[in-house]
Amino acid sequence: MAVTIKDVARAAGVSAATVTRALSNPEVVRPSTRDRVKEIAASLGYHPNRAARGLITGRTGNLGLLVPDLGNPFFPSIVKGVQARAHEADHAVFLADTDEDPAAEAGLVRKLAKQVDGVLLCSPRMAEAELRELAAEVPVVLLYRRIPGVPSVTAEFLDGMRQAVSHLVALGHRRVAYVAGPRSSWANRERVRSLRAVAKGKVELVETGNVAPQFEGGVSVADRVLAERVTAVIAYNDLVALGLLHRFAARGVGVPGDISVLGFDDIPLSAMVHPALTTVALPKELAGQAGVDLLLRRHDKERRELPTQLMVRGSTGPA
Amino acid sequence: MAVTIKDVARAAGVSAATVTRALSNPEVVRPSTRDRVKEIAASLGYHPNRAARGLITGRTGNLGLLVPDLGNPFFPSIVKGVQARAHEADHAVFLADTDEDPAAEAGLVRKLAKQVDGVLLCSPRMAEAELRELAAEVPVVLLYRRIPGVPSVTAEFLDGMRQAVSHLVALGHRRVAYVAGPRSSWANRERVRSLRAVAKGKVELVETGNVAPQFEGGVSVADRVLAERVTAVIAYNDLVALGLLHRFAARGVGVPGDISVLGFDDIPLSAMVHPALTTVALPKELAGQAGVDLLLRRHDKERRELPTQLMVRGSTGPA
DNA sequence: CCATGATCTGTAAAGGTTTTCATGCGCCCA
DNA sequence: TGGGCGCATGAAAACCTTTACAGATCATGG
Repeated sequence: MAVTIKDVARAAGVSAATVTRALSNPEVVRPSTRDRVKEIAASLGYHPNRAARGLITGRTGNLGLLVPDLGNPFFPSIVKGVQARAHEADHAVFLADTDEDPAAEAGLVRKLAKQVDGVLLCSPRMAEAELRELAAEVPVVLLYRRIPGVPSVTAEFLDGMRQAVSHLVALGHRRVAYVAGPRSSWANRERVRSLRAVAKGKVELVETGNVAPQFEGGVSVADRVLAERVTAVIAYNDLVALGLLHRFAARGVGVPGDISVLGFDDIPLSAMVHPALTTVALPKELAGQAGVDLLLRRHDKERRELPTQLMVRGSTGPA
Repeated sequence: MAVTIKDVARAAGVSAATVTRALSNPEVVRPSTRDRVKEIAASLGYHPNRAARGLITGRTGNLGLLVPDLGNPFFPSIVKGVQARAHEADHAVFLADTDEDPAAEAGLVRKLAKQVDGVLLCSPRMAEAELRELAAEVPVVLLYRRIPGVPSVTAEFLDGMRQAVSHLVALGHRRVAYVAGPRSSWANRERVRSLRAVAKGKVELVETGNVAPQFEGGVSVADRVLAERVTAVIAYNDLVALGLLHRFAARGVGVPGDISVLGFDDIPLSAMVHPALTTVALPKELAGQAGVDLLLRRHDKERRELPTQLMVRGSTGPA
């Protein structure tokens, strides 16, 4: 059915060993032979069977990517970055969506483990101990989560939060709400920590309850935010911020006239709504690329922290 | 390194053949042996190496999924459906994003072909002849494209368009614009065809030029639409419709007061904006699931056409 | 007690590739 | 002329699993 290395060998009048050498180790085979083999391989449309290769080399040329929810536009952007970089490195990508279920994560990774050279874990929600255990079994790179000893790609949350708060302070805001995301989210814990550090002595901080990191989460908490009589609100992420905007609009609350709204992530959507959302842009495609680089180079204890950038748009204004 | 079938065989005091039988063909092995083997396999955490299995059985337990642009929220929804169904059937999913590049499609499929049991092609842009050629090499199921002889999952565009036009007619609209998507898109051709059929004798139709199926496409064509002095506009998809809304808002054109806007797809985003977008909902997760079923032959049909549903929201009103 | 058949289990081959080791060949230098 | 060396290539083993086939065990009926 499919064309195998033997077909090429026969057509070229050489052994299978020579074919594989000509293709993957060209300098050890005589130029004339090498060229003939390459030409015949190309004309027959031969591509090595990766499963068979993986069996003997132990490397599959595949990698796994786990995301909590593809419905959150933050993650497709990361997936695109991973895809692009992986393809450059001639790797294919297994994608798995956990549907925000922390219990499903480990199982999915272990199932994938045999078929991949490593796994990228995007904002994994599972407990640190379990994650550490997993990292001992499979090469793992964390995206948007940091654990000592495990390679990771994160962003400068502290700096991003500083930009956000400075922006609000400059606009005269003195009492600001933060809408927290899932407790299990490292990114949320990190944002809270950064915000507290940055807010100290500058603005009064009102923290409101943990919501799902989705549009509905924002909608559900909007009225509570209003009741706090703040002049600005920072949301866990853009989706939650959009939920806030939606509910504010429905209640006739002006943005940014009555209240300023600030998000986190900079998903494409944020620039499309009215008013457009002011938000702290996190590297997405870049993070995906960096993650692949870390995974494929296999520097054991490497870590990257990428820059963030405040995008000022229509949803923030003077207090 | 990893635990293989030999480890299990040794621990259980049987041959490898008995282990594989106990696990995948349990009825042919004596119950006492079978239970012991199963128990030991579980305690050792043994899972068969799928690459090795695939080598001999010819079936990999993987499938491929090709999408034009993960940045369009329409596609992540489909991906989620595919994932869910594939996972139920114990299959893993390779994802590839073509970045709207028709030339990349065939190459990506062929690269994946060796490692998968089949490929789902989501709204492929490539020429019909090439697609047909590809379908002869690899088991293929088309999502949102139809070609005779190739299994496919589509939606009832004609009925959806009828719902849309009836809605507009009932609201008193008599002159309606259509903003066309990419010429290479089968979905676009199909929508045009349906719209013309449905509009005949009911509304005057103004077709405006082909735009990229993205937010920017809608923004770029908005002024041209206004110049046509229509009372309503139907966009190729929701993203384009959102682009229209954005530009209309920027120019102070009231929606639905001055013009009604209608989209296609019903991406999650459409319900989040203000005014919320009236749109024809296409099955997304369901389409993904149906595609997997077709590919794995769990369904004896070769073709499925799923129902559509008009979602009336804030962006349409009386003419 | 032997022949027969039914059940269960082990052996070996197969699948496509890479890699180690061995072979053959031509060449240089003594 | 022959020993030694380097280079290009081939043969065979290895990776892990499944499956066709053969062998072993056991009970049953004659």
